Order: sequence, then structure tokens, then C-alpha cells
Amino acid sequence: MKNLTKRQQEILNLIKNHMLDFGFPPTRADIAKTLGFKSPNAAEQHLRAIEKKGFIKILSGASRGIILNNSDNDEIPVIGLVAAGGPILAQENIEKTIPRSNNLLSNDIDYFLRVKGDSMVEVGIYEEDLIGVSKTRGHKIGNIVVARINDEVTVKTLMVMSEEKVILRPENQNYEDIEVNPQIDELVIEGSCVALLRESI
Amino acid sequence: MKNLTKRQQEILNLIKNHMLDFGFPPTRADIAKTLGFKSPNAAEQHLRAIEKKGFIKILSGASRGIILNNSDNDEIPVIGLVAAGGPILAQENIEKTIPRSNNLLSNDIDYFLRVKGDSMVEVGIYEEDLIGVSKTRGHKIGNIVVARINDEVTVKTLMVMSEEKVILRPENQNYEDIEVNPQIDELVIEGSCVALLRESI
DNA sequence: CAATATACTGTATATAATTACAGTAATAAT
DNA sequence: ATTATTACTGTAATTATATACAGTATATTG
Repeated sequence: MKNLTKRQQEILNLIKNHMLDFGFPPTRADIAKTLGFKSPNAAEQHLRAIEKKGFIKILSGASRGIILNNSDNDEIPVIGLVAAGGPILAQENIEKTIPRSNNLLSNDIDYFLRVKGDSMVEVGIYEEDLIGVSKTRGHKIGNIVVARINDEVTVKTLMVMSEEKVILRPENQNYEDIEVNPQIDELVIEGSCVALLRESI
Repeated sequence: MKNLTKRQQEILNLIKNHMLDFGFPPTRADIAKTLGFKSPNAAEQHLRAIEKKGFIKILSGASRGIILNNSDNDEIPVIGLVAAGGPILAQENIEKTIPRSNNLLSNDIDYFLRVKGDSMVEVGIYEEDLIGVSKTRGHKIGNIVVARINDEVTVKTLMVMSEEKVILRPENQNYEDIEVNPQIDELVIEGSCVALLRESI
């Protein structure tokens, strides 16, 4: 999907704002008035350009017939069991999706992962909890991370991370630290835990 | 707010469905066509009646100018500190509101309460966590409840509940059970904890 | 260097849509 | 018993709106 120009982005934002304010899209005249165009055709042509780039769909003949193509995916996938081999976010792993609500949880949650086992109870992460995982947030020492060792996905605290030694700590006295040599075993830090959600208490 | 007639409800549903399908409201002609009216004026008059009853607002002169009055409150209040005296849900206690997402958390959350203190750490409820509280769900023995003793609001496990003795248990070995005689102290079980949300980890 | 995209003005028109007015008929409320 | 509400048909006018066509000017791309 091509990038919008600054002006086109302004118009797309205007449409979104109009939707929020009124619950329906603006007319060409509305757009022209708001942006100070002297001709509704200016708006028309911008809309055509934005449609061409795939951000909206224009229904011909219908007044206010502008449909937003929700490119920004506003649904967060919930990952249950992770099938061996494939990527965590593979379609087969997605248990359901939940709408992103900006007010609520930090914006950089890429997915929720359902916790299995009791290895993190001492930091209040229980079996069946959903942890919000950010792929991009830096994987710093001390973070609770989602790690993949060979084909197994696990949630642990990242204690040490060097070229030949990574230590992952369960937050439960009954478990031992996991030491991995990334030059021997395949190790991927998939993301950091940034939120938690417990659906049933 | 007066009740809608069956036909009026049908039309309101039609509008909502149109919003979901297209992202904007239907025209009078759309409504007439869908419901088999031979005159757009039939739709017009229904809309006026629905507006009169407070379910929608009609913007005059605007095509598709129908605004739904979100009567079903789809925002869950988040309660921070509870001011002494008043009800928990008093406006001054509302820190923010978050949109209800049906997929995600059980539907009978009436509000979120921000947890203060560490008295419930052993069941994975930490300071600053938000607990989802249901007012209606039965306050059974063993439930984690939101209780108000005189003017203080607290979250504990309900252990015993009889006419002259109520025991509330902190889930933390460093704290003692709280025993209340409801005939001496004012005690209200405000609700049961049905979900948990941790915004920052 | 020509073609294409961007960013508009300006005019015009067909059609989309609201909305007023005039009725009919059945049912519910006072 | 009469008045208001509900639930429509039918017609028509006015306004709202999309959209085509003809331009101008600048910037970007192949």
C-alpha cells in the first residue's frame, strides 16, 4: 500500500474525525469547507487518489459513501498453544482476537499469549493469564520475556544475555534457572511482557 | 426513555446493522427498501418517532444525518482512590473510562478498581493492578470481594459470612484476617472480583 | 524531457436524499 | 368518546451531493 501525501493524510484524518464526531463520513463539500477549498472537486480528486492507494473505498452514487479500509489492524490476536515449528503469530495459533482500546493498555501490545504452567507465580503471572507481548520493546535484562528455545515457547525473566550465555529465570522457587547457549541451541527472544489480563477469577 | 415499539426497534436495528456493514447510516429510501415500504416517508416518520423517544438524533438537512444515542453504556469506569463517604461509583472517583470489549472480559464487569497495597499478592493481585468488579455476581464464600467497612474500601477473600460475623482474609501471610461484626460496624460487600488487568509490567 | 502525480479553481448537471403535505386505517391512551 | 400514536401510501418540491468536464500550476518520476 502506497504512502499518502501529507495533504491526503490530512483528508483521511478529517474523515476519521468526522466519523468520530458524527458517526458518518463527510461530503465532498464538508471536506472542501473544512480545508478551505473553493471547489468540492478538490475533495473529490483527493478521495480518488486516496482510494487508489487503498486507504478508502468510494461507493459510487451514495452520499457520504466513503468506507475506511481499516489498514491499521485494531484487533490484537490472542495466542493459545503455539504449534511447534511455525511463527507464534501463525493463523493456526490465534485463539481469538480482541479489539485494541487505546485508553486501556499500552499501545505496543502485538499479541496476547495465554500462560501455561506456574513458573511465574511469584510475579503474579498465573496459569491461563493472558500476557500482553510487545515485539519491539527492547529486550532488556530484568524484563519478563517471551523466549523460544528450539521449538518451545516460554515466559521467563531475562537475567543474563551474552553471546554464549543467556539465563532465563522462572519466578518460582520450585524451578531452576534455564541456561542456554545461543550458539548451540536456537534461541529467539520473541518479545517483552508489557501487560497482563486475567479473564476469570 | 420510553420503550420503542417492535417496528421502531426493527428500524433501529436496521440502522445499527447498516452502520456495521457500511460505516454510515442508511437513507430513508434504504430503510423503506429493506423493510418493503412503498414510501420513504414511512421511514421518515418512524425516525421522527425514534428520535422523540431519545434513541437517535436526526440532523436536519444532512444526508444520512442519523446519530445513534449510545444508551447502552459501553464504557467501564476505572476507580482510583475512593473518597470517604460517597458511593464507589461517584463521579469524583472515576479515574478514566475504558471501552467495553465484549470478546475480552466477562460482560458483568461494572467497574475496575485500582488495587492499593500488597494484601492479595499470594493470589496474584498486585498493587496498581485493576480488578474487574461485578456488583451483581453473588457474593459467595471463597470469592474475592470488594468490601466496605465503615468508610474504607478493601479487597479480600470472603471466608465467613453470618449475621454477626464476617471474616475477610488477606492473601498475604504478613497480614491477619479481618473480623467484622456487621451489627456493630457498617459492612457492605460492594461486589466480586471477576477479572484482572495489569497495565504495566 | 515527456509523462504522471499532486493540488487545486470554477462551472454545471444529474441524481440522491430530505422533507413537507395530503391521505387511510388500526390500535392505544385519556 | 375523542384524541394521540402507530403504521403506513403517494406525490412532489427543495436541497444536498456526487461527479463529470475544462482548466491552471508545480513537483516528481521514468
